[in-house]
Amino acid sequence: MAGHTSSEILEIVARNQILNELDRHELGELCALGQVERYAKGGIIFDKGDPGDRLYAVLSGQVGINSISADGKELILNIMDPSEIFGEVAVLDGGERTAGAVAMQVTELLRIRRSEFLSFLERHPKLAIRLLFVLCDRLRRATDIIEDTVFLDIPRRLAKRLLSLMERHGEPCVEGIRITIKLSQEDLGHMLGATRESVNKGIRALQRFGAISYDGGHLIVRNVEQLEDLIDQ
Amino acid sequence: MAGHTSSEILEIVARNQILNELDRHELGELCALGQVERYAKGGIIFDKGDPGDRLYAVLSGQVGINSISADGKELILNIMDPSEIFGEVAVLDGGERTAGAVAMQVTELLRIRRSEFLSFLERHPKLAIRLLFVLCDRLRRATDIIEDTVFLDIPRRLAKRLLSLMERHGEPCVEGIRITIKLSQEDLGHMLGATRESVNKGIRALQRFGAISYDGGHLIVRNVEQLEDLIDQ
DNA sequence: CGCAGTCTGTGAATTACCTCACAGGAACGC
DNA sequence: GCGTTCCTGTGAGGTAATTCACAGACTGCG
Repeated sequence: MAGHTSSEILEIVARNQILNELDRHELGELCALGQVERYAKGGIIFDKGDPGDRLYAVLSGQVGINSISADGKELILNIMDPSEIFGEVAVLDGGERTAGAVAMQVTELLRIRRSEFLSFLERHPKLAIRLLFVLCDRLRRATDIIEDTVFLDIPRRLAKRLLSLMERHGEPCVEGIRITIKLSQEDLGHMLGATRESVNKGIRALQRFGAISYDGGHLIVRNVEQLEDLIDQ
Repeated sequence: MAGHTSSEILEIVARNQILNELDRHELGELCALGQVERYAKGGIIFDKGDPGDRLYAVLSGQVGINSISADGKELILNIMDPSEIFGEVAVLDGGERTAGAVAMQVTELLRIRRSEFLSFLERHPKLAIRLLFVLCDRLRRATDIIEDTVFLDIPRRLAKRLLSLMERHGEPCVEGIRITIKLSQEDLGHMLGATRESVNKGIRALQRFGAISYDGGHLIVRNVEQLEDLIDQ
């Protein structure tokens, strides 16, 4: 997947459930403001604390939104898929980046300059309403994460995360539902605020119960109800 | 503080740093859409999961935004002061309340019906832009909370929270800066995702260092630098 | 192929925090 | 005034999760 024509870009961005209610012509205009950029796996798109001078949309690949602690521990806050936008908070309020962004695979992004985006936003008030939805969605996720980390122990947090990964990145297969993105147990730990070892023990327990299984680097959810039962009680 | 005249209401709401750039006439019009409602200390404004049929602004008192776990533990996510709005997420995206809201003192609120607010919002696109700022602010706070609970131990989390309480609710006094809102150690625990006992031990340690002191129910920060030093290393 | 690097699996020791239990002080009502 | 209730203070014991240490499996890559 090398370059994209402008109509391909429009096609990808329009797949976004929240933006796709925008006028197609306006959306095309917005995409035309941006440039396509390519990142290798592991490439840093921006760091927490940077000035937020660009808004991004994922065209292909996957982007991890993360934060690094003072003593070097990583926390993965979110994973952004094709058609999703990210980096909107700093672009909108003019502050620093609240988190970092890293390409988790070879990734292509559409990036739009803050100044150009903001002037487009002023000319198209409807877009502001759509962005409110995006931010509400982010806020709901963030609140969920807070609740989970405060209230739930690691096995439960793991089970819950597997279910939500399944919903966003699952594809049916013979044994159950396969999670298409490849995550090491360390990555999972970084998503849960837990160590690799703890995640390993949780996964092994779920395997013994028959709730999940492993296919190479890919997790397969075999029994959704079992996972749900574990979470509450 | 019994009833408010409409100009008093406007005065309070206009104090909001984010909304005050709105046209004064428009803001008055918006306030006129609402009704004033009074809550006793401990009164429940809405619960997590309720339909989000109203937007609120605080006129006087204080509102705790909270969440209750399956086994009855409370988590206080935020404290809303006069001139601030809350309940906007569910009103904007039409979903359930992401958290509950409780009056922490005798409190007066201005409440606006979702339908009326949304139609006002469509007529006044500038308001949408202002709301984007509100949501960005919420998201920054939420991200900070996630990072703190994952990365920091309880003494550090406590120190950080005391500093942020100081910024939002501090007034200078003889010994240092007094936190004006009265919080029990249990409340503080609920804000940190920790038990009362752990908070107590943390507070006592900070007292011994001379970083803070107690004045009745009110905490006083005596040495900001000491608290900051504790947080990073 | 074989060797390096990454990922998984697992136990022992340590630790931070929670639970429980109890005691004293302050605040409030009547 | 005195009892009730809420808040603070503190220690002993239990536990979930971390740290550390090591071993085996798998994945390229020269």
